[in-house]
Amino acid sequence: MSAQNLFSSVGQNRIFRNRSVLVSDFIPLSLPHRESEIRRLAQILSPSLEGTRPNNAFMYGLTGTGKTAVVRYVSNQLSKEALSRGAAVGLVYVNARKDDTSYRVLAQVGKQLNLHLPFTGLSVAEVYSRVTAHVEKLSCTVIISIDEIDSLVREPNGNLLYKLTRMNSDLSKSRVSLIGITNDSKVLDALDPRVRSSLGEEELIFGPYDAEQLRDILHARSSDAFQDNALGADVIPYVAALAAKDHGDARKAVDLLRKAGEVAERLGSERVRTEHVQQALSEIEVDTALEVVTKLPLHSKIILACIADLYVKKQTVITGDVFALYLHTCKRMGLEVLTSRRVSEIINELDMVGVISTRILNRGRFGRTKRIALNVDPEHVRAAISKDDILKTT
DNA sequence: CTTCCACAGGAACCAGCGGACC
DNA sequence: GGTCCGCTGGTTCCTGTGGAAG
Repeated sequence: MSAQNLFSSVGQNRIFRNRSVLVSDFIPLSLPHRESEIRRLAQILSPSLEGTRPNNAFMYGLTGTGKTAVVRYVSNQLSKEALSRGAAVGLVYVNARKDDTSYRVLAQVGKQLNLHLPFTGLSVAEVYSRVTAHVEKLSCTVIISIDEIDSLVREPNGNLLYKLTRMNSDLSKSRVSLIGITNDSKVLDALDPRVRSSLGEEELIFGPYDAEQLRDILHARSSDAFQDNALGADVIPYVAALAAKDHGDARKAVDLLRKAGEVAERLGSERVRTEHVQQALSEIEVDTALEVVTKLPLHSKIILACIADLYVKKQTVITGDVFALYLHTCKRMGLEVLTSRRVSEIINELDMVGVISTRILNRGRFGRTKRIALNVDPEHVRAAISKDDILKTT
C-alpha cells in the first residue's frame, strides 16, 4: 500500500463511507443467519445474571463461520444487561493462539479482570492461585471464553483446561464458566476425557455459510461500509460465490470485499466492479506472501531463497537438496549453520505460513523425504528477501 | 521376501534472557 | 544477590517408515 493511497483520498472518498466496518475484528450490530446460535448462547449464559453458574459450552465450526463474532456479540450484550441490573458478571475473552501457554492464558484472564500480573517470573501454579484468589474476591460469575482452544491441548504443561474446569472447587463466593471455541474437530478427541465432558455440557455447532447467506452478510455490512451506489450490483453475489466455494468463510469474503474496494479506490474508479474483485484476489495472495516473507528470521529466509532457487531449476525439490544448498550458502556468507533437524522444522514452518507446500514422498530405495513446492512467484520471494541487508549481495 | 535409503518427526535437554521474589 | 521461573530457539539422540532394488 503506497503512502499516496493512505492519504491522498482522505476526506474525499468516493468508494468507502466507513472502511472499518470491513476489517476482520469489527463486531457488527447484527449477525445474519446466526440468530439461533445467538439465542442459544444467550440462554446458556443467562443464569449468570441471577448469580448462578452457567453451564460450560463448547463451540465448533470452521473458520469464518461466526463463532468468535457470536461469542463477542453475546458477551457485549450480556455485560450491558449485567450492568443495568447490577449483576456481578465478569467476561473474559482469550485467544489461545495468541496467548498460547498456560501462563499467558491465566495472565490474560487476570488482566481482563484488572489483576496485574508480570509476563514472566512467576510459576504457573502461583499465577493460578493469584487469579483464583482474585476471582474469589470479586464474588461474581466469571465467564471465560477461550478461542482457538486447540493451541492449548498440545501444550506440555497442558492441564490448564482441567484446572480451569475445576476452579469452582477452589471458589465459594464466585463461579467460573468456560466457553471453548475451536475449528478443529479433532481437538475433542485429544482432550482429557474429564475436560471433554465438562466442557461439553452444552455444544454449539456452526455450519459453513452458503452463497446466499454470505450475500446477506455482505449486504448488511456494505451499506455502512460503502457510499451509496459505489458498489456494482453484481459485486456482492460474485464475492459471495467465490467465498462459498472456499468453505463458506465469511471473514475471507469480507476481506475480499474490502480489498476490492481498495483496488477500485486506488484505480480512481467510481464504483467497485467484478474486475476489481479479481484483482483483489490475486493481490491478497501476493500481499500476504510478501508480508510473511519479509518478516521471516534470517535463516528461514535463506532456506526459502534456496527453495526458490532450486524450484526454478528442478521439477522436484527435496529436503536433502535444500539442506545441501543451504549449507553451501551459509558457508559462502560466513554464517554458522543450523542442524538438518532444525531446517526440517523451518520447512514445516514455511509450509504452515503458506509460502510453500510440502508432501511426504516415498522413493523406496532412495528413502523417504519431502517434496517441496513454492506457492509464490520466485521473483516475489527474491524481491522480498533482497530487502534484507545481509542478503543483498547474493 | 528382505534390505536399506533418506529422511520425518518425537523427546529430552540446554543456553541465555528478562523478570519476580525474598 | 541468589534462586526461582517461563520462553525462545536451538541441539542431540533417537525411532519409524513406504516401497524400489536386489
